[in-house]
Amino acid sequence: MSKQPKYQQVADTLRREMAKGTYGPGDRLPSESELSARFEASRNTVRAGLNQLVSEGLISSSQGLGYMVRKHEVFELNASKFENLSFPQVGDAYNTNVTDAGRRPHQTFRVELTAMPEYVAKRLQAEAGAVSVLRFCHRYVDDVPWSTQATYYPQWLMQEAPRLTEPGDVAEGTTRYLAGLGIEQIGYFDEIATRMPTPEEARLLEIGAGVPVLLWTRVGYSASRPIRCTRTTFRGDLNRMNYEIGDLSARRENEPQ
Amino acid sequence: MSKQPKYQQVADTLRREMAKGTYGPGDRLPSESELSARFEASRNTVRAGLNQLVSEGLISSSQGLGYMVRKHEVFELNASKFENLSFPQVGDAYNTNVTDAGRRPHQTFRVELTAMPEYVAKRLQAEAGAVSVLRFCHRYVDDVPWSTQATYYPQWLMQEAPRLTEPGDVAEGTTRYLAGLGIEQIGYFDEIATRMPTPEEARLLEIGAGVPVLLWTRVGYSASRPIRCTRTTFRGDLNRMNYEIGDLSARRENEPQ
DNA sequence: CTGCTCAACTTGTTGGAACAAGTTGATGCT
DNA sequence: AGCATCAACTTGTTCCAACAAGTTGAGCAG
Repeated sequence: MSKQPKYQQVADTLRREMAKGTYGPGDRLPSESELSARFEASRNTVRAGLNQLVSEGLISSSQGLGYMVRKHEVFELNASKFENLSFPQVGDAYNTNVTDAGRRPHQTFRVELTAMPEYVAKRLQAEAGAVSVLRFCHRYVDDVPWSTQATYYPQWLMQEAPRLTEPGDVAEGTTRYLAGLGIEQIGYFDEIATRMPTPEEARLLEIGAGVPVLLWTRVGYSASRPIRCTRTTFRGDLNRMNYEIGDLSARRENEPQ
Repeated sequence: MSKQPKYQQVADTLRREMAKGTYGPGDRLPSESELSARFEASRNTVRAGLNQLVSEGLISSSQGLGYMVRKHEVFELNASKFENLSFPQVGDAYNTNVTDAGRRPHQTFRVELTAMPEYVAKRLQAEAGAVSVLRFCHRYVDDVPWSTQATYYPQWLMQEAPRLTEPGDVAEGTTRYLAGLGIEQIGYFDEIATRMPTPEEARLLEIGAGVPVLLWTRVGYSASRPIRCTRTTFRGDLNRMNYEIGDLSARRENEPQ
């Protein structure tokens, strides 16, 4: 009859019910003891099933409150538009993006001088451990942690662009500030990866088990050399990245919304 | 002294040891009973700690064999080069990409007529449930499941490009075949997202708990309308996507390898 | 009515036990 | 040698029990 383990059946049944709408986003699931009675299984077995749904990112749990069906409204980031090469935007690209979507941005800043991690050094064509300017920020949308971003600038840039080391935001945006000094980024190389968060990342982004992070690494180049390396860590459940390639006039004509 | 739960300490300690190299990729961890003795904890507690590492994607387990430290050699896919707009490659883009990396590609094909899922219909500017040609393939690299890919073509294309409905591969590649018929894709819109796999995906890609999938949706456009919608599901631990934007001559001059 | 306490929920943590099932290597038979 | 068997490992599944800790609402004291 049923070759599958019982905790698996619990997970499958609940997953199906969530897909069908019996339990919608934000709803509370029955408690462990109720499920235990319903499935004629011990509390441990039910917990194993619920745990599986947690690692799939479908539900979350909190002590005293029970299990909730996760809701995920995704935020789309058009990476090929994010910093327009020909017409650098006024102000910070992130603020513009979020405000345009009708949501409230908020960010905290930190600047420090630090040795480059190996992967940054490789991308900035520098020695591993070379000194760099690190601008770190933690971003929120509607007070929900959204992403952390670390941008590394090579040491030679400190002389030409001293304001990079100033604490706090550069009002007109760092890209535009650098362009004003004749240091223009004319090309980007983007890498996108995904993995489960480290405990540190899980803490900063306030994500529980079962939600992967999206890693976006962008290296900006001038005509002769790399200018900066930005590593952004997104909550994978809340973000999606878009790229436009080639001629998309056919899309824009019929664009929804 | 130790406010953290014991299973957390087990996970943290083992994670630190893996980072330090005490246990390297491919190594076998001590058995549950050994760890139980070492940490003076019950088997249940040790299992809870190991489970956390599994959901982080750091280790995997198999019955009878024990726990192994996962190794991840990532495969990079340059999405802005993958199908060159100006010079369509001869043959299949995937085969070329994998062979160039010195690895052995293998794929299984399936073609069917089917109703479009909602998200495809929206992107192809068609009615939800409209008939479409679905070309589905399951791809392997060195016999390891790599990705599944589903490409939907709108119904109007069936008249102009009958070979799309033929079972089996189109030798010169579908993009090139369509271009030969005067149906040229001059623009792409890419969306990239991540989430935990559904049980179905976990089965097809042979990934256990703790490995997210990378979802790549590409819509190809002609001058007047969308031509196809391709949804690729990658194993997140083995794949990374790259995009090149703007002028990267400075990168190519100093490119490693 | 306000505010506090507390009982009654919830999940979190940890221990114990037993059997099922997959893997491997030693043992012994052909 | 080759092969089958089996004992001794491994993790997987399932139960039981107890207490810790977070949350909420009822009810009581002021």
